[in-house]
Amino acid sequence: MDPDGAKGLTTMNTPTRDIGLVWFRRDLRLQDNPAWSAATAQHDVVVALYVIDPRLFDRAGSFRRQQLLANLHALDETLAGHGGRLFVRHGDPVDLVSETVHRFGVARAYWNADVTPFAARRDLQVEQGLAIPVQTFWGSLVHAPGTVLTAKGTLSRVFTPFYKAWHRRPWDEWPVPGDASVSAEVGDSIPSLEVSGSGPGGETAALTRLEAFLDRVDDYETRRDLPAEDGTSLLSTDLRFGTLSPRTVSDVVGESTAGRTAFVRQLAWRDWYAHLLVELPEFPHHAMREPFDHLTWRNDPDDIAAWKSGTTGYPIVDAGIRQLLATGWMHNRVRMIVASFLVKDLLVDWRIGERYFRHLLVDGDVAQNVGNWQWVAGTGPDSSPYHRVFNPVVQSRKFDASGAYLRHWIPELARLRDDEIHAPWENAPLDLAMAGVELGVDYPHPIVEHSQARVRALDAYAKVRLRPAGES
DNA sequence: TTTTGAGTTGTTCGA
DNA sequence: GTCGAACAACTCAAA
Repeated sequence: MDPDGAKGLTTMNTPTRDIGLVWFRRDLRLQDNPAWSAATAQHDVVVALYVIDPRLFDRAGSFRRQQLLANLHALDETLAGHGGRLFVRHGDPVDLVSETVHRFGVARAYWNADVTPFAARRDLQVEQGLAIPVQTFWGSLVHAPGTVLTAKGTLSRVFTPFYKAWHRRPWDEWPVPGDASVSAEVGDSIPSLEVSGSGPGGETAALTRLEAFLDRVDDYETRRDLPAEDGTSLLSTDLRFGTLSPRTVSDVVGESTAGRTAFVRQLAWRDWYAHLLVELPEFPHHAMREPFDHLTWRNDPDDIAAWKSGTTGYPIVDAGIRQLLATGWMHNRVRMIVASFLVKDLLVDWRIGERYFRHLLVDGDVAQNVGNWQWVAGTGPDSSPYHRVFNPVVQSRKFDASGAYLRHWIPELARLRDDEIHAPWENAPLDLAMAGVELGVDYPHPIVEHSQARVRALDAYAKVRLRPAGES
């Protein structure tokens, strides 16, 4: 049944006209998917496997769980268009991939690699448990980790040199898909979707979203910072689940205008953070610049609770958290403001905020989330000046001048005027009363005073900077 | 080896 | 209201 595999003697170069297995993970599409292309080109029949791993599934927030299920249902439908089905299992991939290989008599397995230390460890265990060859690709990134290098052959710790090298480098060829038939056997069922919670799943819906972005991308540079508008790509979740290939996105968008170039540059950032995580498995746990691990965080439990619940008294911060809690997503500009507020104004360890975001975000992705949090905290790659502390009121006035975003997420402040709503405490009690707001009753007093908190943060950061080497 | 130049996303102050 | 400079020193890449 499985003569080659059983002996583990199949050589990589022998075409195997039999059964191949594609283990889907974060590449929930058939188009522009190198693992899928390779398998369909090299085998007569392909089994499409997805393993729902409770270690990951149960830890994800409800929006990400629902989006995953929507994507799985959609992938199953897409496969049905090829006369097949998605073969789903629940449990530990180390057991279930091997079990699936035996059940179907698979000759070779294919998957797209992932950058997290957890995934790398898991995949190694899975591969070691298989008696057949495995072929992996980097189908979730434009360039594979380790291929975008400085003149000295290292991964740049500064973005711009990375970007130049990333941009210069031609894409490695991905395999061309073949015409294998798809196994129609079903395994465990895919849990059904809850009524609310997720956008339409699957690659067809994702391509529709990409098309819609093309109508907005030329204004990307200016509108991307306005949280009340759809100025960003809104594609982060599709890139997270691989319902879109970053290469497809890059190709379709192109670089014919400034807005398009600015957006493709963001894809380079995405690759950069992923490459950094491969090289630095400690990235999620420690400051990339070591001295900042010795920062004296306050980590005040009341502050943390207020931040997590959107009750800090700073409308732009609370609006962002409420958007996150209500939708599983937060506008990028607001993510920076909200993160800066936690780390700088409240002096809370960036890892606490990072974990919270990662849990709740529908697009939650270890490499991207950690990279961006370390950037905001000033502990990460690239040396942005440490005294750069976002002023939540200035940011709010600048990027949500009309208060439209604030009113949507904080309706209790909706009747305040455009110029009043960004800092309720600055208004006379009479003006507040006329807008139906009593501070401390309808909406909280600010939990810190920003200008004082800013000085406090600068002091804490300065102490670390001046710390003599070796002192603990 | 040494030197040079640059570095996503900001704020505040004073002219 | 607008504008430029200061914030402070460091790390990294590349010449």
